[in-house]
Amino acid sequence: MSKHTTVSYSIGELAKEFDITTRSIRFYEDQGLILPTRKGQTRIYNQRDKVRLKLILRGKRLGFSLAETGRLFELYDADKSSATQLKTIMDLIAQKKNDLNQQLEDIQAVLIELTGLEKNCQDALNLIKK
Amino acid sequence: MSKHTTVSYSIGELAKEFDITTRSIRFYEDQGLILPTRKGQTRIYNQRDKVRLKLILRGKRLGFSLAETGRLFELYDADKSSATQLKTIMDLIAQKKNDLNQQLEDIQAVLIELTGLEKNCQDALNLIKK
DNA sequence: AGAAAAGTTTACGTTTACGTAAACTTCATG
DNA sequence: CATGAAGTTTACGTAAACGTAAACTTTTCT
Repeated sequence: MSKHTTVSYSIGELAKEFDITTRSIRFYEDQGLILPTRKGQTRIYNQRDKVRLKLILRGKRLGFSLAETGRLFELYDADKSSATQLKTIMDLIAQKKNDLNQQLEDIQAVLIELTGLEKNCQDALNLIKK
Repeated sequence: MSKHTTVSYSIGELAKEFDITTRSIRFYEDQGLILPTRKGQTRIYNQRDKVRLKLILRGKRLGFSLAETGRLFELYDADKSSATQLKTIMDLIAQKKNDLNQQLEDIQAVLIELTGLEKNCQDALNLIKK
């Protein structure tokens, strides 16, 4: 059995590591996305909290709102004993996957355009320098 | 030579087609992203405006701010006569491509996770129903 | 111990991307 | 021609995601 060596972090450490402010981290907690334990007043973050922080930031890069990311967290933690519950969850997952596939297409389209523009610029540059 | 059949649209038509409000379209104009001509007071949109609208909305889906999308438009319209100008533009393009590739990775990561979770749910469902 | 560093709460400020409303003009049409 | 639909400007409101600051309490270092 793995012993899950319980690592812990201070708010400052996490802030530095992810290059965000402590204010932001506390804000995520306010929004219910992270639930650090306390040692007196001081917040103590564990591995799970750190992973969540990482997911929050990735979500942000994808344009997810904090509420959306929160819902995704709920999906992971959700009770998987009811069939109707499960169907609901799977519907949500399917929806998210749909959205993400649309985003994938969008990104690929923009990448293609930018590559075209880049080439265009390169050509213009070559003409000038010749 | 192609005659470029000059099509034009009203603000209402575009709003309906893209399923956004007229308020939004006027806002994009405020931000300098679209420049419809006027017939009296009334805004007249042409093909180029329509394309831009499409790009604006795609940008939004990707989490671009209007300002960012505006900068991309500038890249397309930019003066390509100065070599230093061109280099600056190409740097910006490279940067954007970098960001987008990061997003691509993020999306693929989330898609993989969601697919895993989906399977997980499907398994749980099968256990219940059997 | 005394000062600096790190953490805490509370609260107001800021930006982006519109929503909503008021008050008015223009245009089509029955 | 009036009336209803569509368009216009101006302006204030709003939600999300923090930033910034004040004022205080630990913790940590020397």
